[in-house]
Amino acid sequence: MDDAPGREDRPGQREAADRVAAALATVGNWMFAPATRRRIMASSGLEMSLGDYTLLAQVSLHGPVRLSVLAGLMEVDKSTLSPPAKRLESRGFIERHPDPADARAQLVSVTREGRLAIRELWKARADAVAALLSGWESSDVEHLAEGLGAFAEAIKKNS
Amino acid sequence: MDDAPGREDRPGQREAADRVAAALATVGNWMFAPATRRRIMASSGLEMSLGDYTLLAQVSLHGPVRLSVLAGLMEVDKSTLSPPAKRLESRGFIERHPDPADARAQLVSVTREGRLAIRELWKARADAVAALLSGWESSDVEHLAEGLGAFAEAIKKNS
DNA sequence: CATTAGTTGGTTTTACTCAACCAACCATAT
DNA sequence: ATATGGTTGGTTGAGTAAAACCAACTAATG
Repeated sequence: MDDAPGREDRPGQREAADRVAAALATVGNWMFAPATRRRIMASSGLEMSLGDYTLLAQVSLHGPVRLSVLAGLMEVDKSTLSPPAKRLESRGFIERHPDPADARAQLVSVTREGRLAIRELWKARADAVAALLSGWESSDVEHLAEGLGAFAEAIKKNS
Repeated sequence: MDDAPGREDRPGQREAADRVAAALATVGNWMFAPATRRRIMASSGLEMSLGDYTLLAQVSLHGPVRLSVLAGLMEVDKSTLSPPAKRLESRGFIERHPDPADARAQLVSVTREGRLAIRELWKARADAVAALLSGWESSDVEHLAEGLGAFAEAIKKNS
C-alpha cells in the first residue's frame, strides 16, 4: 500500500505535499482555536459546543439517519453521541422519528430551526474566511477554491 | 471596515470564498476528528493530547518565550497553560530557563527531545496528507500548496 | 435465545475559567 | 535611601463542562 510504483519518481510532489500539510496545520489551528470559535459563536448569536455543532452538521449532511450509523462514520462509540443528541433535540435543532424498518431504531434529522442555526454558523465562518481573502485576486481565490474542493473530495472518498 | 469599496464589484469572489470555507470545514473536521488524531498518534508512536501538542508547537514556533506571552497569543488565560506546560516539561519536551530580564519570568523552549517529537508528529500528519494527494497531478499539488500557503500567511498576519 | 439500537451510569482526561496567592518589578514619596 | 503601593509572571485550587470510554441495561429483531 505504501510501495506503490511511481512514488519516488516525483520528489517534488512530496515536497509540495509537505507544504500543504504545513499550511493545513496553520489553518486547522486557526479554525479550531478557542478564540476563533468564540468569535464565530458570538457573531452568529448562537452558543454551541464543538461536538454539538459537529453532530448537527453530520445529521444535516446524512439526512434521516440512525445515531449508531453516524457513530460508525465518526468512529466514536455510540454512547458518545447520546449527550450531544439530547442537547440538540432539547434545543429543537434535531428531531427523532421511529425507524419504520426497525422499532428499536430512530432516525434523526434536522429541523427547520436546525437548518437555520447551521446557516447562521456557516455564514459566520464563511465571513471569517472571506475576510482573510479580501485582498486577493479573484483568480487566486478561484484556484484555491478548486484545489481545496478537490482535497475535501479526497477526504470524503477516503472515509 | 465592512463598507470598503469594490466589495460588491466581485460577487464571484464571495462565491469562491464560500467554497473555500466549505472545503475548509471538511478539512478541519477531518484533521480534528478523534479517529484521525488516534491514527496520527499511533503512527508516530507518541501519545499526546491536542492541547499539549498545540502548546509544544507554539513553543517551538516562538522560540524562548514566556508562557504569559503565549497565553496572550492564544487568547487563553495564563493559568490554562500551566498544566500542559508541566506535562511537557516532565516528559522532557520543553525546558524553562530564568528570564535574565525579569527574575519572575521564565523562558520556555523546546528541547532536542521535543524537536524530535514534533518532527515525528509532523511527519505522521504529512504522511496522511500526502496519502490523500497521491493520485494528483504534480502541478495541482503545487498550486494547492501555493494557495494554501498564502492563506496560512494571511492567518498569521491577522492574528 | 442471541443480537442489535440506543440510553444510562460511572469514570477518566482535557480544557477552560476565575480568584487567590507569592515573588519580583517599578515608580514614587518621603 | 528606603519604604510603600500598585502591577505583572506564574502557579495553585476550586469549579464547570466537554468529550471520550466501557459496561450494563431495555426493548425489539430474527
